[in-house]
Amino acid sequence: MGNEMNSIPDIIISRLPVYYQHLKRLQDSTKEYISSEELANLTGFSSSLIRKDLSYFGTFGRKSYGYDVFCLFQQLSIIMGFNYKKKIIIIGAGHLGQALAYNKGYRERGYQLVSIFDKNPKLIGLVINDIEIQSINNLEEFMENNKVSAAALTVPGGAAQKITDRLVAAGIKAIWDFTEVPLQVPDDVLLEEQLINEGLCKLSVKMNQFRINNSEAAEDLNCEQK
Amino acid sequence: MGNEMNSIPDIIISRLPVYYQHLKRLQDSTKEYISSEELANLTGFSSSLIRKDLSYFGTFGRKSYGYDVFCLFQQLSIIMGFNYKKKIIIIGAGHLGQALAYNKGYRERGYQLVSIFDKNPKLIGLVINDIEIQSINNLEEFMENNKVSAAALTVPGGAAQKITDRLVAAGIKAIWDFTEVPLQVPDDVLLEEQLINEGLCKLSVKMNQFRINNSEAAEDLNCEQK
DNA sequence: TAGAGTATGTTATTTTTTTAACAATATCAC
DNA sequence: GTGATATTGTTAAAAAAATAACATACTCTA
Repeated sequence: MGNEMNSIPDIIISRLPVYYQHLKRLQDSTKEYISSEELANLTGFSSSLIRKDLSYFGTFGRKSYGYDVFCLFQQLSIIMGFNYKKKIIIIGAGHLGQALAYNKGYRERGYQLVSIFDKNPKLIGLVINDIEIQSINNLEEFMENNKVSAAALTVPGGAAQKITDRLVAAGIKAIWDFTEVPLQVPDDVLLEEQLINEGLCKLSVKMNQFRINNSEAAEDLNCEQK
Repeated sequence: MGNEMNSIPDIIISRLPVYYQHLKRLQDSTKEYISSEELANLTGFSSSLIRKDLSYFGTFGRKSYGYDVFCLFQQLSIIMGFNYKKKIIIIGAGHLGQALAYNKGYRERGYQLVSIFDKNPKLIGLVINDIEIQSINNLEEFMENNKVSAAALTVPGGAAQKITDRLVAAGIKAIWDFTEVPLQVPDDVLLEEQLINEGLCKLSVKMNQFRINNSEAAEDLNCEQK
């Protein structure tokens, strides 16, 4: 039964949101059961891999039927801890911070957006999706009065480490970082770097590869050395 | 010399943006050379892995010195194809689309944002970061007159596939998809799924793991079956 | 110019991850 | 019920990825 102790391999964790996404969509369909083979077609992972991933957490399938769509979705929610309620705040109410405030993904994953902070006086008081932006000066007091689990960090790069230190001092346990600045945090604070432009990079690499493969252009990848 | 032909392993591609990010920051420092060991400290990858990744593309280092910070950055830019100019458009001028329009990451990666499209008449004509939002009705005409390489897709899920089909028909070659809806595209169109909430999921899983490991709570991960 | 020190690029080894294979079990048609 | 079919969970094998090890080559000091 899988989790003897300790940590789920990162590679499995990275696939869980994909399973979740597809199963969520299937909730709206009339489909009651889904086989690993069908799930493979949807996700692009092999059926074998999917069965193995799921078996890491338990025995959810039904022989000759497949997986109960609703049950598996519930299980995934539990595995990912979505049944636990977590309060989240946004630090930095710029364009990205505001867009994140409208994110509908929080609730279903067990997060509740409880506040948005910024230092710009022009933004303070503004209400975004029912949440009032408040002064970053209130951060410590707010965190003392509210059990905040996580913070989305959307401040300018220059302010990132300083704010992070304040968050850590105030007892944050998880940071979702959009700043693209390498942050230092203690070992017991979870840090998730959201490289917002990663997708752009990957597309560019692949377009480039395509160009190279298809045009047989001499590769001038060697920089003048020394 | 690495790339005999064909495709860079995805696992290497996924690390390139991280190397890029750190080397970009190092440009601002006075550091002239960096060793794989130092880069390992910055990125969290092992020095051995870093040397191996880089050697996949060529020979960039200098024995007993390390890597020339500027040169390596340039090389990575070339490897990722940032030296090629690519026109990008945004489809969907909601909160996320607008936030993306302010993204400063395009230019340095060789992308130029050339237009934003939406179907909402209230948004059409609005200028975001010097780009005027235009009607989605103009999409095909615009693409005919402009060599657009990539599209960021930030429309509501319901419209995603339909718009994708139009983009494909109009000759798009790369889609950066924020809709969290599984899209069908032909084999020759690159699709990069940007699961915006992936970070939230990962944080939740890990917080959950921590809870389980530290509270020795009986794991009730078994759903009632059938 | 010799010798100590350093850090690469690459080869060898280990570990992790994926795929393939299949026995076990449940379903369904008859 | 019986046999044909389907699909799991798991074990075995293969492939991929990461780490460790090290020979090589460059630098610097004296």
